[in-house]
Amino acid sequence: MGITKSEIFTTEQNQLALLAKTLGHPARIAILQHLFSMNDCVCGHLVEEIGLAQATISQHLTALKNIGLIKGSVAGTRVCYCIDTEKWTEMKHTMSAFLNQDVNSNDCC
Amino acid sequence: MGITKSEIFTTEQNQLALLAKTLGHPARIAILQHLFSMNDCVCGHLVEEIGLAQATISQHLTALKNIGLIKGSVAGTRVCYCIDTEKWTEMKHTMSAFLNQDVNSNDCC
DNA sequence: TATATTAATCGTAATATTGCAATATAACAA
DNA sequence: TTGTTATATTGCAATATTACGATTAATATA
Repeated sequence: MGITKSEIFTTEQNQLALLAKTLGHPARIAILQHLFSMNDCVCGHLVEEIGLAQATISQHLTALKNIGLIKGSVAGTRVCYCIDTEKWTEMKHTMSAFLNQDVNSNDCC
Repeated sequence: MGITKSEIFTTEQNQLALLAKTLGHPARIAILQHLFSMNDCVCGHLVEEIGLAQATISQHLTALKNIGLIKGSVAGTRVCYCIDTEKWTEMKHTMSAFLNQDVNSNDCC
């Protein structure tokens, strides 16, 4: 099928999964890392930094924009992308809450 | 294509992406949450808990096993699955390091 | 031994994702 | 206006993912 049965899961589970799924591609990881490492807003240099076609990078940027992790503002013919700090922090907390679940000492296997 | 160009990214980027990708499905989130919430090892009850077919759950378990997050041991006709605490902690650190990157105060957009 | 139970695997269908070339759009420059 | 640059969108091909029924393998029980 290829289609996820979202309806049988909670909103929380679906949101967490969507978040993780969006982080689940090396190009998107690389884009985020690059945006973090720059002091200035990065525009279209991502295409040169990462070795993928312009159309492909644009698609990955859209994916990141869709869940709100980055935001872009038009600056002439260029578009300026940045981490959305507020959303990033929010996402970080959501993810951390899941990651920091206490592991029961059930060493039965 | 559908195929990721892993070769143009660093091992770190690929590993992080693979980890996130594996967490990127609500069924796998649900499975992990269930394994966390139980005091005992959970065997095949996941099929009843989550509303997916046995074959599907088995596939998801395999995905989680492949990156080492869970481990299974045979107990009769059943298989007992648990969080691999060591791997989980390791993964948590990897993920946290990425999530806790300092956001530059580049409020240019 | 025969039968039931459990879980993995196989085969398959439907859908999603990745990537790129080509094209469209939008803003600036001359 | 015309040309240039930067980005988004479209259309498509190749591959991956999700899901499930059917089968298989292994163990347990009658």
